[in-house]
Amino acid sequence: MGRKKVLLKRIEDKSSRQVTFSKRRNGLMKKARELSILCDVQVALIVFSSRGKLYEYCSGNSLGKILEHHRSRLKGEMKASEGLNDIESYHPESASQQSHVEILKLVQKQLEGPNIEQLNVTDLAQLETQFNAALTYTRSRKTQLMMESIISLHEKERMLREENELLEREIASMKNSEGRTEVLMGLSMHENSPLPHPRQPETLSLLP
Amino acid sequence: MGRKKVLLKRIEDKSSRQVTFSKRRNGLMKKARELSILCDVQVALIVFSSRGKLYEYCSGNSLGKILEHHRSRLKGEMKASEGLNDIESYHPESASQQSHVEILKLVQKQLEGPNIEQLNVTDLAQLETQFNAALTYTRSRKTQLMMESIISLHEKERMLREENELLEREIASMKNSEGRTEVLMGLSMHENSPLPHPRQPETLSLLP
DNA sequence: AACTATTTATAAGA
DNA sequence: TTCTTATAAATAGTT
Repeated sequence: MGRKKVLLKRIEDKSSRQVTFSKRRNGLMKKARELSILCDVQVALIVFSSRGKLYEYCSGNSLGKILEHHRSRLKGEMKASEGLNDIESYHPESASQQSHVEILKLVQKQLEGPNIEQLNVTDLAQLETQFNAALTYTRSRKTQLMMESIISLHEKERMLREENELLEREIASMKNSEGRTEVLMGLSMHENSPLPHPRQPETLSLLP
Repeated sequence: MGRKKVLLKRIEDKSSRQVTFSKRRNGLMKKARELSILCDVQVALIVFSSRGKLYEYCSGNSLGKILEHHRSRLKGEMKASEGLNDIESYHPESASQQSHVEILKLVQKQLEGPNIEQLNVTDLAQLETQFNAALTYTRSRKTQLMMESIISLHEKERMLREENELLEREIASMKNSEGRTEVLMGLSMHENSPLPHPRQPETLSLLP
């Protein structure tokens, strides 16, 4: 999209690399925002320049809400866990689950069939496709779950920090409103900063 | 960039929203990758569809880098932060790092060699093996890094909880050791439970 | 999933 | 950095 076609390779000239970085970074952020709004999805974008500067875009802070849905679904699973094999009932989004089950069935069927040693190339190709699909599904599902876990933990961290700050403020106020400020100081981890700490910037928040 | 100018607003028609999502998501991923390569920076992009499906792009090891920073900062918080940038010390397993570099070199060598169109089956099989090894390595590395991230966050959570409990105990003690327990109660979110809350069950305990 | 008319992004240049 | 402009790229609507 410019005077010349550009090939996908690190731009060696430092100056034009910097210019391109600035331009494309803005373009990417813009597009991330557009995707988020047009399609009503959550988008998080993080860019680390080589000199450590951080740029980030994060669509509405409702990633937590998505997490809530997930969590409540989990609770549902815990409570209503009866028929272990009634896979349908656990997942309203049965589309992907269904295909998972289908894959598992197919794989099992193949393995229970004629000895695998005796299959021809065509059969083996089919097998390969199935295994690969199963692998792909499993991996993406795993990634999703881990991501959700990370998001959840980030959120939990945020909440704990907030709670912590409130408690510290409370302590500070109690101390200020009395003469005996030395009471129980030994118990605090924050002897040198009874007021809310100058916190470190939020940990590279992948997420709000 | 299409037949008509589009206005920045949620696309109401479900079907075309889905189509646009698919197209623009791909475009965004592509641009994220281009930015990463052209400008030699780390880029992480996460997209959550409203139905919870996850799409991600992650250049190089940015998640890992984030984790390294995160972890060193954690240590700094708890103890007395010293060497922040001593990345070497964080990676005793330089063995796998080395093999990674070796794989990258091999792949690059292959791609720079005779046109890939002209390779025979034997050469292609060799290529396939190499690419597969690279893929396997990359995936396991990614998983490892995400695992470390989760573990680190769990650890951070634990520490925050401990800190929290100390603070709460301190408040309780202060209140008990004085007559004026009503002082500043309004500031606390925890009027009804000055002792550690019944916390929510561990979220998605993927990990111990 | 392909096709194209248009819009948008951006490489170079100033 | 910022603006301009020629051109490459993305994509909205269509088939």
